[in-house]
Amino acid sequence: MNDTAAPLSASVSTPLFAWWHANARDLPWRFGRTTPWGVLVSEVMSQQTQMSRVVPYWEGWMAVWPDAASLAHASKAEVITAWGRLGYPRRALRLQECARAVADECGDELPRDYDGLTALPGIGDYTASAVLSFAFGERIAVVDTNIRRVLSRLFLGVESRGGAASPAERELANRALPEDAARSVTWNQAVMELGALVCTAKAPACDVCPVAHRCAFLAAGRPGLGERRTRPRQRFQGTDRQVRGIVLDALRKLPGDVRGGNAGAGASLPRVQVERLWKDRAQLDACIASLDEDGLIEIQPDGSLRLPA
DNA sequence: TTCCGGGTTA
DNA sequence: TAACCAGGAA
Repeated sequence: MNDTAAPLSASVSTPLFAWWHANARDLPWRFGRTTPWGVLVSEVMSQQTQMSRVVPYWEGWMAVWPDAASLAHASKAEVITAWGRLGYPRRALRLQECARAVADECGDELPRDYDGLTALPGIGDYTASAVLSFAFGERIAVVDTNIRRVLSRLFLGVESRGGAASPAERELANRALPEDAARSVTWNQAVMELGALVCTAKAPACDVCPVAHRCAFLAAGRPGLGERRTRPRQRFQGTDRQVRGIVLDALRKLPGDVRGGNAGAGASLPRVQVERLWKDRAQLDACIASLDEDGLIEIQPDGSLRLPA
């Protein structure tokens, strides 16, 4: 390890930072306008989800539950309903489990260290790194799909592969990270933003890229651009994921809790109506069972379904 | 490795 | 049509 070697970012940080300051999207959780908890909520909502879809959900969510303590006291039904059609609703339950852990065990303040963050439900390597960098200003390499793609193209001249991040990709991210903590935060954000807006997966806009003149991928003739980098996905139509979504959406649309003597218990969907949601009875019942196992629904003794209290 | 939503884009 | 998306967990 050569301590005197300049990080890889040195050759491109000036034009990249200028681009960032001129083109960064004005997202509501950026530029110090929210709390670390608000940053965490934005990161969880953004997992496998485009930012443009996240913004309205984040604003509504934070207006109702601005901190971990308030979210900890919500009912599951409220949380699942507020998650709406963002997708992967297990993220909503994990976020609330996380809120309860933070409120009960951490004095309603997020841990400021990697191990403490990754120990929380729903927080893995990416989200922990992002919170440390973006909310706390710590110097840590963030490795997400955008950063993997940009660093691989820019410095190695090849496409990154699908699947989990490799140790080599983490090493590259660490070698690229500026030494100065404040600059490392800008670097993470700028590289990620470049990947989202310019250096996109299918159609990178190299003609407007601020670091095109230093890009190994462009110099090499953009090898492999457009080739399939991930394993063929299962089709969505007819999958368990679609069926689960249909069932959950039906429960979300039920009349809300009347706040009577049955606290937290909303209306339920009768079995007869449940069976109309999907033709394949076996698949429907399997999906209902898996939703129940995930804690996303409750199965009543009479076979009707409802969102959990 | 596979499962977990649902919307957008080329 | 199908890849892709600020991933996490088993």
